[in-house]
Amino acid sequence: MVFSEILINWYEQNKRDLPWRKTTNPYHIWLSEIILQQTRVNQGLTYYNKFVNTFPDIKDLATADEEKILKLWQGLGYYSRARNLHFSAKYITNELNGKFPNTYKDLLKLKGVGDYTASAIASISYNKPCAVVDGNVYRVLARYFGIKTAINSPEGIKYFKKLATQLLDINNPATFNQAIMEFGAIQCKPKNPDCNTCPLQNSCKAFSNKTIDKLPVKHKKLTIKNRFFNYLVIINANNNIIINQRTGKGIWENLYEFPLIETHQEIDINELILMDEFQQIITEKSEISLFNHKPITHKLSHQHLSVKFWIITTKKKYKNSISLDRLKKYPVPTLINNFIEVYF
DNA sequence: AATTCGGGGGT
DNA sequence: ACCCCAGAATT
Repeated sequence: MVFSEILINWYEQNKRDLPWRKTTNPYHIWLSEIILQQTRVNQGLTYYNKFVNTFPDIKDLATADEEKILKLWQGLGYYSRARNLHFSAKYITNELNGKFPNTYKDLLKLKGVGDYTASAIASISYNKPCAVVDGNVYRVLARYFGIKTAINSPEGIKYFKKLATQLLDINNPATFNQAIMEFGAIQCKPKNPDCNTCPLQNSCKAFSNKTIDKLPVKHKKLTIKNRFFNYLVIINANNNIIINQRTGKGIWENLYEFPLIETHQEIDINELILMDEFQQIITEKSEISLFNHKPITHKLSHQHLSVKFWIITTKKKYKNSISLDRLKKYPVPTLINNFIEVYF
C-alpha cells in the first residue's frame, strides 16, 4: 500500500465524529477552518456550533454587528480572525452576490484565508487537488521522511508544501487531507506519539533512526515581554461602570475593557494616584481599594501581563458609564471576563 | 525574514 | 517553564 492509502485506511477506522465532517457546505467548512486556526478541535467545537446556529447563512453573518460577532468569539483568542470573518462575509454577500469562491486562487483573496485555509476549503468543499500543510502535516511528513529542514524556514515551507502535493491522493483530496491531519492529531502526536500501533511504523525514517522526539525541527525565537496593567474599575453612585473600547493595533483590538493605565513596573496606590493619567480620569474625591493584592498574571503567547484591578467608587456620574447588564453584552478579553465573573 | 496577533492544554 | 494547536497579516 502506498502512503495515502495507509493514511486513508487509518482515517476511516479512527476518525472522530465532528460536525464539520457531516457537510461540504463551503460556508460551514470556512467557518470551521477559521475557528480551528491555531486552535484545538475541543476548544473550537463549541464556537463552531454557536456560529452555525446563530448565523445559519453567510448573509446572517454579513449583516450582523461586529460587536455581536466578537462577543460570540470571546475567549477564543486571535480576534482578527473574527473581524476578518465578518469582512469576508460582507465581501462574499455583497460583491460576489453570495456565491462562495470555489477555487484556491479566489479563496486566497478572502481576508483571513491563507495557503492552508484556501487549500482546505478547496479540497474539502470542492474536492480540488490542493494539499493542506498545517502543524500536523509538518510533523507527520518530517518524521516519516526524516526531514531536518526547519518547518518555519522559507525553504521548509516550500519543501513541505511540494512534498504534500506529491503525496496527495488526487482522486480523493478531501479525505486524504483530513486523514493526514487527523493522523497527526491523534496518532503522530507532538509528545509521546503512539508508534507501537502506527501503521506507518516499518517505513518511518524517524522511527528507525530513533529521532521521533527530534522532529520536526522548528526555529524558535520567542521573546516574551512583561507588561504591567492597572485597570480602573470605576463604579458610579448609580452602580454604573466605565468601559472603553480598544482601538488601533495591538492585543484585543476592538474589544472592551476598563480604563487602563500601563506602567513599566508594579505600582502601589500612592504611586497610582500621583500619575497624570490617573488624575485625568479621576477628578472627584473617590474611594480606592485594590481587588487583588497579588498581581494577576495573564499569559499571552508573547506577552506576560501583570495586572491589578483598582476598585474606585465615586458619586460622580460619568457619561460613558453603563450598567452591569449592558457590560455583560460587550465583547471583552478573557482577563476582563474572569474579573467580572469573580467580582460582580 | 521576523514579529505579532490568545487562550487552553499537555509534559 | 516550554511546547503545541486544522495560520495569517504585518512589518
